[in-house]
Amino acid sequence: MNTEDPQAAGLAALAGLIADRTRAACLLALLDGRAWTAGELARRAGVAASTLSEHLGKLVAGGLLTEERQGRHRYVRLADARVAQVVEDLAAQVPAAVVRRPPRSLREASAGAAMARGRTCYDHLAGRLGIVLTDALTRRGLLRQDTGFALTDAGVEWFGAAGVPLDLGGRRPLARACLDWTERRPHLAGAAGAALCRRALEAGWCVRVGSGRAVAVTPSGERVFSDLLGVSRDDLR
Amino acid sequence: MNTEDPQAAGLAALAGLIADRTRAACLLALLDGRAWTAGELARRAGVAASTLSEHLGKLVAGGLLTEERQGRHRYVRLADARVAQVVEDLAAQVPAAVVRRPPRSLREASAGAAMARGRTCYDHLAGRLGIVLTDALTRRGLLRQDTGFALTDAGVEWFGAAGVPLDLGGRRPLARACLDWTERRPHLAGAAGAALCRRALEAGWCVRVGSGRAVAVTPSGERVFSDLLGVSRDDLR
DNA sequence: GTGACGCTTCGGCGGCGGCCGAAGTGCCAC
DNA sequence: GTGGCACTTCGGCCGCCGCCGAAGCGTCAC
Repeated sequence: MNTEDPQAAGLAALAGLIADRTRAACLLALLDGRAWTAGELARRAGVAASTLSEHLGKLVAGGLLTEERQGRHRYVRLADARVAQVVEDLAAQVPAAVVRRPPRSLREASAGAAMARGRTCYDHLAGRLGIVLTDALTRRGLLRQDTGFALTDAGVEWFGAAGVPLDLGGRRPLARACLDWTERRPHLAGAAGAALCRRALEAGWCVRVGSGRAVAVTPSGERVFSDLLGVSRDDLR
Repeated sequence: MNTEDPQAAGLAALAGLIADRTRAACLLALLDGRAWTAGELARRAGVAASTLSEHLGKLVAGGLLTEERQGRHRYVRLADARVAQVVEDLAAQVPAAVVRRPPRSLREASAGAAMARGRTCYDHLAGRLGIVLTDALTRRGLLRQDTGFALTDAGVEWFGAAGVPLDLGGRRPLARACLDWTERRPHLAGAAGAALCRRALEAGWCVRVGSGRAVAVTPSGERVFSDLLGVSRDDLR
C-alpha cells in the first residue's frame, strides 16, 4: 500500500476486532448488557482461559469493552451503547438463513423459544415482546415509523404518564430503530427504549428468565401493558 | 470451539470482509455510491491488480458488492443502501484522532477541504453541506431530531413542494441519521436524503467536483436553498 | 490479424494471529 | 500458612491470508 490511508486502517482495525469467531461470540453474549467474567465467556466460547484472556485484552484495548476487577475476577462489559449498536447492526446484516438452525436438544429448543418471546438487547427489550410494544406505541400514535423513527409529542407525554422517566437533554438519541434478529423488524432502542426496559424490570412488569438474556412478562406486566398500550395478553405469551 | 455458534461465525465472517486494510479502502471509496473499475480501485489502494481482483471476489461473494461486466472492465459498486449504512456506521466509530491527519501536499489539502465542504455519502449529501441542510430542515420544523429522527408532516409536504419526489411506500426508511465523519454530527440519510441528493444533482443545485465524491453548490443551488430553507450563502461556501 | 489493455488464475512466499498447555501471579477460604 | 481458584504470561505450533509476478484469457482498437 503506497499511500497509507488512516481511515481505512482504522476501519479495518475496528472490524478486525469483531472478525474472529471467539471474539464475536463474546460480543454477542455481552449484548445482554450485563457484565461477564472471563471464565464464563471462556466456557461459553469453548476455548481455554488463556486464549480468552488474550481476546479480552484486545477488545478492551480497542475500546469495545470496559473491565472491572473484583478480587480474582475480571468482569467485562460492552463499553457503551454505541458499541452495542455497532455489534447489533452488524449482526443484523448476517443472513437469516445462516442464523436459523434447528435446535439440537429440547433444552436448547426451549431456551431459544424463550429468547424469541422476549429478551434484552443491550439495554432495551427485544424479541416478540419488543416488537409488540413497539407496534403498540406506533399504533397509538406515540411513535412514528412512517417518516423515520421518532417519538411524537404524545409519546413523550405517555412515557411521563407511565412513570418512565426520560432523559430529554442527553446526548443519546431518545428513539432509535434496532433491527430485531428474530423478528426481522425494528424495535424501539435508544434512551427511551432503555428507560422502558429499566422501568419494566424494576417494577416487575418483566423478569429475567434463567441465567441469560431471556425475559418474560409477569401477570402484573400483562395488566400494565394492557392498560397503558392496549396490548392483548395473547400477544405477550 | 466445542459448541459452534452460527451467529458468531456469521458475524465474524462479515466483519472479516471489512477487516482488511485494502478491502476497507475499497469500501470507503465505493461509499461515493458510484461504480468503480477494478483497476481504479487497485491504483487507489496501491496494490497489484491481481491482489485487488481477489479482494473483489471475496467482497462480491460475501454480498457486499455487486458487479457488472462491461467489455474488458469489471464495474463494482456497493450492493445496496444497507451495506453502505453498515460501512458508514462502522467508519463513524473509528476515533476522530486516527482519521485526522495533516495533509501531505497542497493538492491533498485542497481535495480534503472540498470533501469537508460537501460530498456524497453513498446516495445522500454529507459534509458541511449535508449538515447545513439537515440543520435548516430541523430549524424549520420539517425534520425532528429531538425525539428520534423523522420527517414531520410539514417536512413531507416540503419535499413535495420542493419538487423532490418521495417514495412513501418503500421498505426503506424515509429519514435516517447518518453520522458525518468530518462534522461528527448526524445528517439526513434514508430515502428522503437520497431523493434530495438526486434532485440536487439533476437540477444543477450541486455539481460533482473533480473525479471524486466532492460536491459543490452552484449559484442556482444557493438561490434555491436560500429560498426553500433560508440557508445563507455564506453557510454553503 | 496484431498488439495493447483489463482482468483473472496460479504458485510461492512471508507474516500474522489464534490456539494450547505449562508455569506464574494474585486473591480467597479454611 | 496452605491449598485452591481465576486469571495472565509465555513459548511454540499451525494454519490462514495478503501480497506479488508470471502466465493466461477475453476484449477492444487499428
